[in-house]
Amino acid sequence: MSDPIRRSTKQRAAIYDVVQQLPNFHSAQDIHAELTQRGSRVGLSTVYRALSAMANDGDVDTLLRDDGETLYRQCADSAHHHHLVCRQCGATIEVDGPTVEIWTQHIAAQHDFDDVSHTLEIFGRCPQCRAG
Amino acid sequence: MSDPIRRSTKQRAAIYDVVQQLPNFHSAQDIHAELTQRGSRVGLSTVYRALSAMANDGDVDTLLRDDGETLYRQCADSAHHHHLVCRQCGATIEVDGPTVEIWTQHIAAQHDFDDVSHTLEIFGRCPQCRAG
DNA sequence: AACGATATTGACAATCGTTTTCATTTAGGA
DNA sequence: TCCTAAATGAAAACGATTGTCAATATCGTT
Repeated sequence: MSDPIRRSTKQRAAIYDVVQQLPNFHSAQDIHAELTQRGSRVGLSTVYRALSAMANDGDVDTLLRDDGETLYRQCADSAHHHHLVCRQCGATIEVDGPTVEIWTQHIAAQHDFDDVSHTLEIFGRCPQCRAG
Repeated sequence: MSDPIRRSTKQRAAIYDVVQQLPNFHSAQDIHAELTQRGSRVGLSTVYRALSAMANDGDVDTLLRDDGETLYRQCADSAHHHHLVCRQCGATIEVDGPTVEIWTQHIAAQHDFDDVSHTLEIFGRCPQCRAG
């Protein structure tokens, strides 16, 4: 539980910048490619390490895709929230569900579980993609 | 969309039996190991193929773990439902959430999304594990 | 019961995302 | 500046899953 010491490096700054600038969710490899594109030669391992550290610190938002790949995105507010994601174009809307939070707590309590967390993602097709 | 033709084989039967008999969620590799244990020499590829086919047909229930590994379990009722899973021992309770269903529909409609689905899992620590 | 088309199997290689290793570099306090 | 531990990166290791393809088994037909 002790705060891990973290030094600020050019690489981490570059990675952070890219994540902030990219819309929607992207894989570590995407981000690495974008970095390379921009001329920042950062190792892939470093990208993975930095992203998971940021996710750990709550500085970026993560989403586990159906095939198990982890996607990262800038985090508007670090509060707990969920996502409505377009299956086709990946557009993401952050949603907030007090109802669901209460419901999960209730279910857990009902079965005498503690230390409760949950994952919830909504997938669908956005109006743009339906029109297109 | 045409129904794939499916022949019944000893291997598939054996795999199905194991899944039916094992409690909670297990990985394809777990199931393969159990099969080997019992003397059924079934190829690992076959286990993977059979399980994803069964999942596709709605004959077994799947869960995507945090690290991306897919877990399978016998499916009590094929109706839509969610899970309350013990992080420690893996004990699983099937839960049903009309509230959540309605809420996700509502959120999707609000943002004009259609063809909506969602994933929801609750993780926690069960009373047994807390006591132990 | 034998036939034949094709679905299925299984050993193995290949893939792909991610993690580890470890020697080298770098940040940042003393 | 010096020093120590954190950070980096190239490459290898890893682990789950999928592809390959020749051999085999299923099942409707003869």
